[in-house]
Amino acid sequence: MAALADLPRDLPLTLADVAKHAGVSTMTASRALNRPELVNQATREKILESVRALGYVPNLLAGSLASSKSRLVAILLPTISHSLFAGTAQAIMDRLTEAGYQALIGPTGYSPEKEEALLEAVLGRRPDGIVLIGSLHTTASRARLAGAGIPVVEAWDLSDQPLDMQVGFSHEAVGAQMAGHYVAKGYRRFAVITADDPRGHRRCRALVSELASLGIADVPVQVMPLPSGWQLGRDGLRCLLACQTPPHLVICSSDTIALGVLAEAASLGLQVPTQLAVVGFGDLNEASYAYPSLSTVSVNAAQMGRQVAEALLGRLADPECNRGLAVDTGFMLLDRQSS
Amino acid sequence: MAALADLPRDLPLTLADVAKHAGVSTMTASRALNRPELVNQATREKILESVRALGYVPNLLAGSLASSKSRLVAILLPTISHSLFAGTAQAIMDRLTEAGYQALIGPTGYSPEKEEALLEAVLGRRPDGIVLIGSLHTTASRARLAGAGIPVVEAWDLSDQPLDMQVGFSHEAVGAQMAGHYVAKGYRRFAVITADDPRGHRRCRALVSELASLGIADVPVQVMPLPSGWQLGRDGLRCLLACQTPPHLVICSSDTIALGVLAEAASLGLQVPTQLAVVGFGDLNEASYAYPSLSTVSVNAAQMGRQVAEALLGRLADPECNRGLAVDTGFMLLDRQSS
DNA sequence: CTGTTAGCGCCTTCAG
DNA sequence: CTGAAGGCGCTAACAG
Repeated sequence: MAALADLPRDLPLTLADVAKHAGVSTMTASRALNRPELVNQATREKILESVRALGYVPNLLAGSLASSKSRLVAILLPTISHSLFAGTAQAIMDRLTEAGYQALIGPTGYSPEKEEALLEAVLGRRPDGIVLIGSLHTTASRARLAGAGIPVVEAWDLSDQPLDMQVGFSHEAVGAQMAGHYVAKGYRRFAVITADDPRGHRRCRALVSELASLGIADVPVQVMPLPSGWQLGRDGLRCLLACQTPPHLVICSSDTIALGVLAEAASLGLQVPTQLAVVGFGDLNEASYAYPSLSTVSVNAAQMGRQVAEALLGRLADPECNRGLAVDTGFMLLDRQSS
Repeated sequence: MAALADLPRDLPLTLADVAKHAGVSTMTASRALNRPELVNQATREKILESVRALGYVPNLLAGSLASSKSRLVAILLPTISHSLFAGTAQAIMDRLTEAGYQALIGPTGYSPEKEEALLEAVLGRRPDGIVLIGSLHTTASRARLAGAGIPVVEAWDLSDQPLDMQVGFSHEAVGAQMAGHYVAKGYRRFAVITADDPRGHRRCRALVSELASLGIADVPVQVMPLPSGWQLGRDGLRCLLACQTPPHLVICSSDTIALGVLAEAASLGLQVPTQLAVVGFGDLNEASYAYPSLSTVSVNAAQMGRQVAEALLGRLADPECNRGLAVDTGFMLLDRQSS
């Protein structure tokens, strides 16, 4: 490593420099780095020695261009500032890194136009595969992606018209099951606070319609603007309490919002969960789970990420693998006792 | 967009195909896409039309190789599953995307060996710039990075030996200020629960030593293993209560841990903050801030991210810009009243 | 096991 | 404003 610093690193080194230094052809040097088993042990070591001595760093752009394999996987998601998405993305990257891939992250935000531009830029890097967390908004984007001819995994959702592989769960099932569960526990006065997010809306719609079919109508729904944050919970609860007959159970589209509701309830002196029960939605390992008074719907973001990575790596290893794959990762309804 | 789907997308299109379709040379087509101002309006539109008609997606690998400009920025951070880092990374990416750059994310974890491998792989993509959140662990890595000759921003910290630009705050100052603040408020019986993370340790050390100089010695410190999570807070508090004279104030290295402490306190029936005060550390907009009983030290992750992006973009635009830049983003000590 | 020959797709440079 | 030539750094495909 001393050598590294000593050398004149002015002009970027190429494989040719390394080859010259080691007294072999560029091709042999290339093989020594990428398919060591094809090279004589002794020459290989000589080459690796030169690599170290010169501090050579292979130019992956050139390599990818020549081999049309980039060892790059793009991950498109609404935002990484959301523990659910971040947890999934982290797990995917961990596994991918392990397998020698790197992750190009594209935050799509919630704007379809940006999303299209982003997708095009990302596809321009010629990733070997792509992961969509939260699906794509426009059909143009989906067409573009389909045209790219690379493996795609859609995560965080289960759709009727998958692009390729999918790993997720049904947001409709979440909504419906919540309705049944809390009605069975005796609740009748529901209210919903949801962020203005497609999947949150779907859970909410399913919940409301299932409640209706159980005889509970006119459930107040507060839709809060993105980005999500605990403040939405505070504001949401205040609206709910101001404008309606107060609910006994508030269902939130995320744990973050639920925490805000808890905070507001506390400052209003409302006993949780006796006077007001609160339900969130989030990762199994997240904060929500820590607070006894919060009942929550949990998904295992990390596990989902691992399944996504496996699906993709499988396909990358074998073009026929995992065709039509659809994994339902499920979710859990957790009631916290006041233990 | 209908055209997109209709075409035989079998063989990947090249700029040459577009040029032929438009009846110009590849060079003109290239310019039409990258430096439109150098091309006659009419021909440019003809070319863009061909691009659309064929569904051409430029190969950025080839472009980057030829121009040695990748419009790629690498962001290395311990993990994105941590709202502080994620918030910063998100803000950086937002600004970068806006400016036409893309983000390659490298999760370094907490293993120096992985970090070195990751850095090498990342540098292989020839990013135009690199952001380090949480610095690099080994000197070999730092040497490699220095040798790469690209702009570097170190975030989340302020160091005596910066590689290049830095945007962050002093973890020592956080620790010292907490000591003064809470002693001034009358607390004497402190305890610390910290994740086993370098910056957490530094805050803790500064806190303990400042407390010592204020006459408070033997502060119990619980170091908890990574990865961080609310469970660490529960366990940590239990240990603290079991093994020592109970503290009046528990200082946690993160809000997540603090939430765990609050949960444990609640289930033990401890009144917060009267019987036990809890202090966290986290993002201004995060959950911690929502809960009235939690006092917290806050940093503004998003703002820091924006400053990082500006620093980098400035340098990218002008090689002489921001040399030696060191921005102290500061932090805030927030006491929540039980309002 | 190793070397040679040709590009990968684009952009720089220089000439029109 | 547009075009032709050459090369970015690497690797496939073949030959030895």
